[in-house]
Amino acid sequence: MNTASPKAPASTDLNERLAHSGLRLTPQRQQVHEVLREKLDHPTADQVFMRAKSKMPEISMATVYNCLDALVQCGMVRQVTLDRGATRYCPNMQDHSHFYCDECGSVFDILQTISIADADIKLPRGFRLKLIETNLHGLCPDCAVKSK
Amino acid sequence: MNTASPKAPASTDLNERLAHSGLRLTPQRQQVHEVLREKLDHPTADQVFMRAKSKMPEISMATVYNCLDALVQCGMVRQVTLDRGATRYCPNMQDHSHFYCDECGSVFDILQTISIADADIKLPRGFRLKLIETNLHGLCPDCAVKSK
DNA sequence: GGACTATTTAGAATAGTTCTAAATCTTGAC
DNA sequence: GTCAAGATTTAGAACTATTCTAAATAGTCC
Repeated sequence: MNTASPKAPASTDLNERLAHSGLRLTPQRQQVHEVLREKLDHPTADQVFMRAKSKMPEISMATVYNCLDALVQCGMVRQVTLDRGATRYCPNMQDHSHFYCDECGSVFDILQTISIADADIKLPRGFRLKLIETNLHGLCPDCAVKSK
Repeated sequence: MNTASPKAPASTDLNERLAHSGLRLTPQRQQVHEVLREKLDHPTADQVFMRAKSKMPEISMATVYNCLDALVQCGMVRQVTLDRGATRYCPNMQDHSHFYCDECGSVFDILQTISIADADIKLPRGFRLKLIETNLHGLCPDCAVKSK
C-alpha cells in the first residue's frame, strides 16, 4: 500500500522527492506536476506543455520535457507508452494498471494490478525482476456501446 | 496453446493470414517477415530496414513500415513499445511477455504470461477486455552481474 | 490483353524528442 | 551581502521516428 494521501500537500512531498534525487524544486517543475495532478487524463508532453503554458506563458517545450524527466526520475510521475505515438504521463504513483481503448486511444487507470508475488513468474536464471507493468487492451464503455 | 509449430512452412501460413486480412503476399512482406524470424532480437523498424536491404537492396523505408503494419494487422507480428524511442517488432505470436532490461534496453521473450482468466481483473462496468499485455522490467543477466 | 486495384518507391512532410549555447536562478562559501 | 559554481530555463536548431504523397509497378480478374 502507498502511504500518499490525495489530500497531502503535494509540493512538500515533491520537494522532498526531488531533493532525494539531487534535484531542485523549481516553479516549472511544480507547474508541470500541478498540470498532471489537475486532470488525470494521461496527457502527452505536448498537452502538458500547452496546459502549463496557459498558466506560465514563458515555459518552453524543452523545459516541459526536462521537468517530466525529473518527475519520472524522482518517482512522482510514471511514463506510459502504448503503441506508436507520443508518450503519455501519469501522476498516479499508486500501484495500478492502464486500460487502453483500441478504438479511441483513451487511457484509463485501473486500480488493480498484478504484483510480482501474485504473478509467480519463472524467469530464466540471472534475470532480476523489479517491476511488472500490465497494460489492458480492449474497448472503453463509450466505444463498446458504439461497436454494438 | 498455439498450434503453430516452429518447423511449419512460414510463408504458406503467411500467405493465408495475409489473404485472410485482404492483403497480398509480396516479396517485400515475405522478406520483412523473414528478417524478423531470422533473428529474434525485437529489432526496430530501422534495423529491419537495414537487414532487409542487405538482401533486397531496392526496398524502401516506407515499404518496411507498410510491411510491418500489414504483418501486425494480419497477426503475424507483434508491436512492442517500451519507453520513448523506436517501436520494436516481434514475430513470436505465441502468448508470451517481454522482459525489458532497464540498463541496456534489450528485450527478451519470457514464455509465460498472465491470461485474462488468471488475472481476474475487475474492470468498471462497460469496459470490454480483449488482451492483457505484461511487461517485465529489471536487469538482464549480463547487467545484473555488472551491477553487483 | 486490358482495366482495376494493391503495392512499392523516393522523397517530402510531420511529429516527437533531444541537443545546444546563452541567460538566469540558487546555493553555499566567504 | 557578494561571488563563484553549478543547476535550470529558454529559444531554436537538430535529430529521429513515422506518415504522407504522387508516380511507377505489379497482380488479379474478367
